[in-house]
Amino acid sequence: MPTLKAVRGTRDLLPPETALWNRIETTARQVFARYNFGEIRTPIFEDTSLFARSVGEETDIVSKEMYTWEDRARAQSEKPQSLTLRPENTAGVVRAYIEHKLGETGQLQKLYYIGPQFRRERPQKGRYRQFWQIGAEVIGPPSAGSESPLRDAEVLEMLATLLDTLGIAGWTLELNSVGSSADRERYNQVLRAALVDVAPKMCVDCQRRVVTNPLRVLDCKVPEDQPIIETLPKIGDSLGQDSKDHFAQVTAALEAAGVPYHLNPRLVRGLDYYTRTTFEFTHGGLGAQNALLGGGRYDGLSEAIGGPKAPGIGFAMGLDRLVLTLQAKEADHSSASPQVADAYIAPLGEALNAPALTLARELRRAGLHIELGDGSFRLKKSFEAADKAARRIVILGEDELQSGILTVKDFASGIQTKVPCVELAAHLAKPGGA
RNA sequence: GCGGCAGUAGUUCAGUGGCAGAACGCCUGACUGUGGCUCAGGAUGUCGUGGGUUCGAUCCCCACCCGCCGCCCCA
Repeated sequence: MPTLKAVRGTRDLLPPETALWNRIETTARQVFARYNFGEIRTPIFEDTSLFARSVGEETDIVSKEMYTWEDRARAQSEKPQSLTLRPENTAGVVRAYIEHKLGETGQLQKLYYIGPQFRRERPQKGRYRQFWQIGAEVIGPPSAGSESPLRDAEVLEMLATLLDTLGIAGWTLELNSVGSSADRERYNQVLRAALVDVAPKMCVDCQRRVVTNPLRVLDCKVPEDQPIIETLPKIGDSLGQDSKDHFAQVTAALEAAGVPYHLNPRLVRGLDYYTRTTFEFTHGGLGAQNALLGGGRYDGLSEAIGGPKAPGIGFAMGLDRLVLTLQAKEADHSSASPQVADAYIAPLGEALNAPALTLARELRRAGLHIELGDGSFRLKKSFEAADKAARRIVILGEDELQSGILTVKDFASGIQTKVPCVELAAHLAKPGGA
């Protein structure tokens, strides 16, 4: 039997790397709390139709990237249910919002999530089939202010603060408005009409996009096509007055708060539910996967899946990509240092194993990080093991057991001291070097 | 899904159609209750998997798997 390995596009996260993951998650939770967001946890799989109706039947995500299967029918008379591993989390959050009638509270719901998502794409660095997203949604009835441009600006300001707090330097906020669904429909027609004449002069990918998804032409990176793209109508010109005013208030609030942004009229996003404000935070050094996070408004999403009017705005950040960015930054001063315990307890002889466990129990209950050795080790081996795992070694031999006075050696200073058992916890709680 | 590059020890990587290598790391001892430094010795392994060519394949060929780069798309 061939050895089993993690399936394509999935991976194990091991210590010490997981410490960085935890740091990022903890920071995110702290920042979200300051903005009064609460955590929501939705199921990892949902009814397939939830994603078809929200993300969009024609999107790449739904049409070719989902892990979908038929759940066994419970009875002969029942039809099997089509289930799907979530490819994103906004749909699940909005489904929960509707299901639990959160709109009936009359309050704005501010919810964040952290969890794995699944898309069957070709793996690459920064792109996995099981990947992690940290996201948040602000959603509620219009009477709660859910459509206010202030909410958009607040979310963007929060993201800028979160990235800064994490220590991610050099991010760029790409901002655009794709208008209401009516605006977008109008623009699609205008764009299609304009492309009829110029498309034959463009790259083969663009010629295909003209048919499949004209908005995507704007995203083309082929240098020869750029002059042509410049001549195409801008989505901003197709926006209704309401959309224009809304967007103007978002940018005005960002400027007032001092959040730098870059207007990008070509920013188009691949999920059908986005309306009006859309954005990405990008970062160089991620290669082709340069988007750290993306998001936008989804004013019609709730209705699309059978709920009440509940405009909202949200984002999803790629946790895997945050980790990559921070690892690249911290590469020179080895962020991957293994964790180091306060002390290593070295029992001398197997008869000391049980007393050593008791001592470790007391110290751990006092809040210390303790590594417990083994009495079968020779002292030299205990020292070697201790030096790798801890800042100090506590020697527990027959002498120490009889006298109740333990031998403690600090590795950084090389100083060895005798410490009475009752004072040991306090002694070890002090920083190293003494 | 398409195009390209790669896969050898725990890790980073050399290498060759004829016995599988280095560095670091690991283990043992010198040193029986004192680590790091030093010295002596030792083990690293299905050479990604399966076929083919060949007297003989880790090396050449094919397929597959996995990773990486670009495209597509996205976080």
